[in-house]
Amino acid sequence: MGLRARQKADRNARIIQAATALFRDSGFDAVRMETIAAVAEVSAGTVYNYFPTKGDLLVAIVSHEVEEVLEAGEATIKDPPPHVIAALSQLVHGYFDHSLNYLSKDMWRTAMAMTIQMPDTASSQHYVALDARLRGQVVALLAALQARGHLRAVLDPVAVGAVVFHNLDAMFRIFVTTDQPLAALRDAVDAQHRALAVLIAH
Amino acid sequence: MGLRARQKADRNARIIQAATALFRDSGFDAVRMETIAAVAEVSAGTVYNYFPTKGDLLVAIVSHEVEEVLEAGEATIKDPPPHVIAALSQLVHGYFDHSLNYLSKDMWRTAMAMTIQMPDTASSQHYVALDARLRGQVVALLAALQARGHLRAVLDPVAVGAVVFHNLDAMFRIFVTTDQPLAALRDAVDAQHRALAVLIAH
DNA sequence: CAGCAGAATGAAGTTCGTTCATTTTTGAAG
DNA sequence: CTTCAAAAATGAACGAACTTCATTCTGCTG
Repeated sequence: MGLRARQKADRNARIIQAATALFRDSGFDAVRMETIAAVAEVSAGTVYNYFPTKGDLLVAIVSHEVEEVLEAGEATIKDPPPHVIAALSQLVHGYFDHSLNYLSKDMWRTAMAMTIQMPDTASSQHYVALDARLRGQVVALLAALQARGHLRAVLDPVAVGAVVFHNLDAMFRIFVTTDQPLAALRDAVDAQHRALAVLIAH
Repeated sequence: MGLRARQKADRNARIIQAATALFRDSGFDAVRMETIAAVAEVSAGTVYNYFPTKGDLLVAIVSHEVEEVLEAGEATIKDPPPHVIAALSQLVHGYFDHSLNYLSKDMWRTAMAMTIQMPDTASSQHYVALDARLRGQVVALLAALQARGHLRAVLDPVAVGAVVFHNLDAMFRIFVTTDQPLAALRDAVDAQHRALAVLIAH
């Protein structure tokens, strides 16, 4: 990798780092592109050579977080705990527990809002693709449990997995739009999964 | 009701009407408050005496639509078809089929984005309350079916109703963020409900 | 009829996100 | 080593429409 490519990667990383910290500490709207540029030690114009809009910059940051969570989920799918409740808990807690490590609720809200309002931008489509992969993990988990005889044979993993995932999505949206703590989200979702387990477990 | 109150109601109605038509025809962002005011035959400042922000005006319009749909749903809950699939279909089709009567997908997207990004505004909270009532209808429907022996006794209507509703929410969000037709949404949701019916029907 | 409170008016302000002409830097060729 | 084209960075200026608010008007009451 030549000098030019290395500097490019450096600048990209600095911009992401600066924006992440500023967004988290001050809130998305309160942060000006000038400030991000200054902290990243580049000019305002340069930020726009890397990210088309302020919103795309945020969505890129959030997408990065989702990618990390996806990777962590793979382990659970490969070797899930034998019971549905435990398996779903492990996967879902992996999702939720990392959600506020680098990001704030405000960042999640704003990113969600952007992907809904402007679904045709490249960054939104990327985010939606990641969402689909998360849904795929829930489906894969159910399928794996079913293959091992832990779920009823009549269960359709694709359909039920989608329903379960969409519920997680909604619960997380509620979580980031209220000041409820992470524990409340976990408990509420676990209770829902217990109610489902009665119906789908063998 | 005195003249003053009547004029107030008139102006409110004219603003809502004007904004609805303009938002639907030109898209939320493309419509200026000046234009709404002109069509409603009031001044720009007056619009702000009725709605705190442009976004609140939109959310008020969308909320009105949800209120209508809620009312229509009551009938289904009072006297649901005997089978889960038919009952859910009737309720849900009522929700979906009216969703584009007065509103556009763009309006739905923008309203959803606003309520997520600014959940503390009065209009967002009102919208969220309506959402909770919709969820309540799904729960009530399941409870009614269960009371009549059409659903398994072990089913928890509150938990499962919430899951089912959150899935509808997500499916509708996907609907308004893509160009898929209404029929595709209906078919997809019906398929999910068939997969659930196998698990929860008696 | 007088006077007041409530409501309408509409022109001006403000604030950043974004653009783009210009300058600087990089890397390869001669 | 010098040259030069392409790529990238710079930052000052722009723009656009939402919102504000001082002023004006109007309906109501005593």
